[in-house]
Amino acid sequence: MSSSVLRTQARSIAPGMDISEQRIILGDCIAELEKLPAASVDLVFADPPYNLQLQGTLHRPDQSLVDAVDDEWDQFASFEAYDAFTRAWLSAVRRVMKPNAAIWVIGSYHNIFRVGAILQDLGFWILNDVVWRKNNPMPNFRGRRFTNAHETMIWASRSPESKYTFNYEALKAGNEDLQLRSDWLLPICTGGERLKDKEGKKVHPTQKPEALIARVLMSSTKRGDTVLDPFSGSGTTAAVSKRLGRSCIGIERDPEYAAASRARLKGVETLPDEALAEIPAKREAPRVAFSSVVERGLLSPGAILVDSKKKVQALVRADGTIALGPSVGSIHKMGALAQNAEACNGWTYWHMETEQGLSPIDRLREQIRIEMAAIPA
Amino acid sequence: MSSSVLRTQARSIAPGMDISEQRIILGDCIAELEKLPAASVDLVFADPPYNLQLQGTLHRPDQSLVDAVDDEWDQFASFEAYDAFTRAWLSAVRRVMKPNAAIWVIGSYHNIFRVGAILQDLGFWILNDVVWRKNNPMPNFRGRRFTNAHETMIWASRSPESKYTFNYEALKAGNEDLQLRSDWLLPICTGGERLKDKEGKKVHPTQKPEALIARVLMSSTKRGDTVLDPFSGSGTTAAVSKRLGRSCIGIERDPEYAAASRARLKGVETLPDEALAEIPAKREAPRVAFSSVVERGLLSPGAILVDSKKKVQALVRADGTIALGPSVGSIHKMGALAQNAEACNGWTYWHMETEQGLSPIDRLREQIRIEMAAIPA
DNA sequence: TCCATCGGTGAATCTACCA
DNA sequence: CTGGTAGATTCACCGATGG
Repeated sequence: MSSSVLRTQARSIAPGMDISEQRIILGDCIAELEKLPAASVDLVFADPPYNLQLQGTLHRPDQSLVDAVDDEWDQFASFEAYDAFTRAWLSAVRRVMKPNAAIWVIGSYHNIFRVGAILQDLGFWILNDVVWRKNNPMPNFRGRRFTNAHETMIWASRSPESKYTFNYEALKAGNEDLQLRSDWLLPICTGGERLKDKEGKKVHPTQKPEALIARVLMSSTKRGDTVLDPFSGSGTTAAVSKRLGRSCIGIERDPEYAAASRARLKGVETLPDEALAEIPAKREAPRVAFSSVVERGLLSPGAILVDSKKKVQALVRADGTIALGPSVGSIHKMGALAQNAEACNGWTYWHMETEQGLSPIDRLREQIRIEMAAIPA
Repeated sequence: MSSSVLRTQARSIAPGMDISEQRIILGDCIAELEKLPAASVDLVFADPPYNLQLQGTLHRPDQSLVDAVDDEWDQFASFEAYDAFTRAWLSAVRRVMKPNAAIWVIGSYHNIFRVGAILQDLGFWILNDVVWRKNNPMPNFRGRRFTNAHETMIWASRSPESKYTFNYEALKAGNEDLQLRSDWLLPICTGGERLKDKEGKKVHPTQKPEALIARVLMSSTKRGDTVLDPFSGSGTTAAVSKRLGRSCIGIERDPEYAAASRARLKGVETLPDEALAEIPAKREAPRVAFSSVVERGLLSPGAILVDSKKKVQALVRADGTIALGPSVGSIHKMGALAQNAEACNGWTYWHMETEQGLSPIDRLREQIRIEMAAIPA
């Protein structure tokens, strides 16, 4: 089965037919991953353990200088163990990722450098590192370091060739029409969102805010995609997936966390269609050949095209090419030639005279696309 | 020789006896490091090649060509080759570090994970990862990723037992009496600060802003400390070291960069004693000031602040505190002191002389706030 | 003199599809 | 696989120019 078929299947969700499904699997992450079919998930979000054992082993009171040098074996052994664990789960995850899938991993300086290096070693392709800046971080108690006010997320595709999902236009539209940056400012998870048990104690020590996961999913999944969280914890990824109409497989080895997650999921409603509809990206719109503009009579052979300043003229020909002086070629090539540029989008460069003044020929393409959309495939 | 002796020697700088010295060594970093005495430097700042792995050319939407970092020194055959290079220079650097020394390494997602993991493997102890957020990064021209708006710095001590330098009190006093966070917002190096050759071309493709290095040195060195930069480049570390009364050894293998650095150093003046004197590191000590205004150059260290009636004068210092006669502290505390009041808003109390007359320093804060507000969260 | 406009540029792993 | 072509894509700041 080719990747394009997988992609098409996953993305063909008709509005009003929300078939998204979320489940929490109780078990060891690597063992459970091996039971899942290969190439079956669109996105992975992973919040792996920071290896507290490592910190315990390495953190000791100040010692004399002479002793300081020869503790390297312990350190090496502990880091080795963490690396082996990281390689194991990342390899297992990679198997179940579709060719065009991507992964997000979150961590702190204790573990993220090892995770990042191993991601690269395994063939993942880093797309961005994204910094989660916390509005309200825990202060540094002893005044010996900077307030640890951020965590790092690595966003990587399965391979350098992956055609990963990135909802650029939607993100930009929701951000004052500015590109989203690699530093995100969000509050930590507190208050009513934080899961508590009957005694009011927090259920999970590192519950992530839903806003963080929501931005991850909105940026790099389509509706109906399948999300995998191999360290599901309190179930935030599954909960946000359900709300946003994404399917989710969460794996969690702690029965209490798994139970809390399932209870949590019952209280989550999927947002209505209108709230989930994706804005169409220009680059995903169906292609229109300039010749079809001529064929449909929206422009007649012999018509004159001009640039926006009316300094350059070109002649429309019957075969869908245009003539710029002695040169003949596509609207793009002739636009590039007119500007002495390497490339040009002819649809926006060339204009035609109308009663309302100069109008880019892209208007004609939009007209054809509207007509095409009205015809059932 | 014990670490305390080393420490005392390095730190016993009498005011008025500035013996700081900066030199640029022309040569290969590892070969030159081997010539330096062991355990001789207090801080390392390293800006190693990032191993960008760029493919083709990139144009902006207006068809202009992006001047990419495709220099020979950034080319590595593989991750393995980059790792071997990283291990080699970090090991050589570690030998010349004093037992209590620390290191800063800056990088991007291309290399920083490998650097961080190798730092840990070699026995360094990570203290923080600090994010340099750029308020004016290059956008993502193709709309395929998040704007790469930050770089990552790792701050690590030579070993877990190192008694590293951290000027907590001064930093806090210079930051509105708040602990300094792990995310720093600073502009990239442009304008007059950027070194240009006779044709107006940039001398170095990746020159770092002085404000960034200044914050690094103000946070983790004492006056008179020796700073090492094994990839000295355009000499920013040496220049800032000189300005702040720190000694510096810069190693650079490119003769043109080395020559430009030496010329640059000649134009740098060490700040006067009053601006560099350290406040006592006691919790009861008067704290104060507004370091980002100073870092951004909106006020220079040594500048004079006055109250609205010009009856009181204070001196701006490099670490963002101010001096009022014999007292040193934050703008708020010194304002209260000047008025014999319990509390004071230093931003409105203190003024500066401008061509338009007296102006409260709050104007400068407003200026910075406008810049910050322009950045989407 | 001041303001508006315009051109230049910065550590960048920056396309998709068909023949 | 390679090669050719359609066609999509930018933000903040600095300095020069011009009215």
